[in-house]
Amino acid sequence: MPDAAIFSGPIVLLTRLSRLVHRASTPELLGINLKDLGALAFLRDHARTTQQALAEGLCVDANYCVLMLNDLETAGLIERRRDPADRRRHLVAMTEAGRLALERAEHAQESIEDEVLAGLAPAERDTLARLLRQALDGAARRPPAQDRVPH
Amino acid sequence: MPDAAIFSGPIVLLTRLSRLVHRASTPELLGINLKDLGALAFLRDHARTTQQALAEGLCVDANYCVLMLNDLETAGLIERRRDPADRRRHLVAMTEAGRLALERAEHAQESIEDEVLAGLAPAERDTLARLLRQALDGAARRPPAQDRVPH
DNA sequence: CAGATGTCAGCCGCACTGATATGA
DNA sequence: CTCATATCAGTGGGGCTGACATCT
Repeated sequence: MPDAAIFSGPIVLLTRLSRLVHRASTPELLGINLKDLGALAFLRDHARTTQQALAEGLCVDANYCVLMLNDLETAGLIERRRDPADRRRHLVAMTEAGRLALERAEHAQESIEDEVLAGLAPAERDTLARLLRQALDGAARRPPAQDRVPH
Repeated sequence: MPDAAIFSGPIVLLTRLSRLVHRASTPELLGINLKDLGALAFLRDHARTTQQALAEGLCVDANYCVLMLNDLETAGLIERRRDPADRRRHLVAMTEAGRLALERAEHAQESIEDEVLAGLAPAERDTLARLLRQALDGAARRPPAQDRVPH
């Protein structure tokens, strides 16, 4: 039990809690990886996104996003279709299997939430989610390595 | 701009925001790694902890904690001293250099906070920090791979 | 002896950089 | 030609497992 005041700000605390979440979220429990759960959840909420929009929405590198989608497509959970309007683009969509996997994963995730957020009452969890959502919406979504002025 | 409702729960949102934080927190900005910042911040708030308590407090693997401390000790930011009461233990303490590095890193971190939490007003950031702290205090801090009942 | 604490080697999968292909 | 989009190889370091040493 901590007997000293904790002065750390939200960033440090967020990092710590994120570690707990990451450790508790095993594929054995969820059926899929945590990152895949995040991707599928985004796809449910934003149908027919391009890969770029997906990468930005998930806050991951665009190149890494390709690798994630490769795995998800191999597993049959998503599909990539060429955008007829702009044939450079791929439109990403969940498959029915993806919807099922997401549903099961989110159900399993509830127990993880109870474990990791045991200290928060339901109303507080809602507040937490609202604040996180608000932060994500308002964040300066600068790409990983902004082109810097060369010296 | 998202035109669809977002149903994702706090865990998924936390993971996303954590990615933003991780990407924005470069050693170039902070002077040290983000994980080292977290470790030093914990040491400031909990003086004379053992490595085990540190690992648990930081929500990292105990073995990995050793490697982190090796780097921090090589950099002269922390010290390990044998506990006279129990010579198996190491008591970890910040050095003066560690205190300085922490101070600078936390100052630099403020700009990152402004960037990542731009969508939140100061009072909301405080609420976020309070909720995160509360979650960390109340979390079922089960170690990474709890021994499971064999089938 | 068993149990606790810490150290280290080995390994794997995350996530970034850089180069390339294709289409607007 | 340029710019945007997506793909992939290579790489670096985060973080886990398992074996081991030391002390109680």
